[in-house]
Amino acid sequence: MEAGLSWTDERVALLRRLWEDGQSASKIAAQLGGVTRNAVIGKVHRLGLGGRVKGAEVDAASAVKPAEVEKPVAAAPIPELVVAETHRPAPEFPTAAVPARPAATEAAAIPVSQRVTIMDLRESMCRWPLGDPTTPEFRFCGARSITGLPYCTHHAEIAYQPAAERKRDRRAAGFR
DNA sequence: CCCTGATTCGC
DNA sequence: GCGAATCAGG
Repeated sequence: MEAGLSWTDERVALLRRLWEDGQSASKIAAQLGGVTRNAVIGKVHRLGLGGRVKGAEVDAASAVKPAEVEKPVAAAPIPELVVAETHRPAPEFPTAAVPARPAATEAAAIPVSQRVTIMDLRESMCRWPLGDPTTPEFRFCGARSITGLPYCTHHAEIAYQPAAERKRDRRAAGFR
């Protein structure tokens, strides 16, 4: 059921943000999903955006040369927003059906109150996905992430379950 | 050949 | 309004 996708307020807002951030049309299209870069560019123009003068490369020769050249300003404030990553390192996708864990532990550790949409997600925030990505209700954890990692302490523990458990399993299995 | 945005035009 | 096809530059 992915029929209802179109230029909703949210999608337009995201489009604006990414475009003004200097993201290319193809990148934006990939993040939005369900649209091609042509669609993105078309929309950008219809929105009156597109006024993104770079080096005045295209038809500068045959057109009027701008006296002032504006720089994209944003060096790299937002390094490749998420989305793609939410599907990558994902150990297990915590949709509505969350792994059966002690409710007490979950409730105490998950900072549910600060969930954010992709719009407000920043580099320093936990990218742990909450809910179904195909719905408008989709959110990210949003808690302060561990420096260098995409998740907060709690979700990092769930995401990266290294040697500890293996070791335990090996023992339990009577391994050597 | 890969990418970029810009424009046109049938729907 | 939308976006595929096309154009044109890097």
